[in-house]
Amino acid sequence: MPRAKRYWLVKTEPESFSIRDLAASPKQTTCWDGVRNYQARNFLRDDMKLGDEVLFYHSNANPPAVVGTCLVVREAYGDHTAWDKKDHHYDPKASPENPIWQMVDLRLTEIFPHAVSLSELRATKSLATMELLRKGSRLSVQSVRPGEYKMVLAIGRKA
DNA sequence: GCCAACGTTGGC
DNA sequence: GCCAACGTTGGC
Repeated sequence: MPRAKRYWLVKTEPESFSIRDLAASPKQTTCWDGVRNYQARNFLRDDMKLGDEVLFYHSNANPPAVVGTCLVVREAYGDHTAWDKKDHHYDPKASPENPIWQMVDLRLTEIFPHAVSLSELRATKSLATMELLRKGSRLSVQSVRPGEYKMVLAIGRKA
């Protein structure tokens, strides 16, 4: 019995990596590097599996919004940016033998015709319990309930 | 193990 | 740019 598909949300600042950048990447796929929070790392390492579906969220954007979806196409492996001294996310404690930080590969599924803004998410009753909407929520990798995922998808696909 | 200081996130 | 909310660090 295969494990049930899970749903996620990842945050990125479009100034550093936007969904357009993902669309322009080889095979529209990217390694999701730079996560430096243990709770988010644990999701990447332990729970994100091949075929899981992911909401793509632009933070620090105008407006902040879920702008599309992607798919987990490679499960967790060591985040090489952690032992790259020149990288902004360099961590002196990490090495290829002890990566500490993990990443997955994500492939673009769709860019929404209608970006679902944060205020729109807040205005949707059935999304009231989304982690993203919790006060002070800062996790850059979050779990999303199947019903929440489907609702965001439905709003984003409306022209 | 406590907790103050500090750094980061991210909406506004 | 402001600032609230968090996470991490390090002295004790």
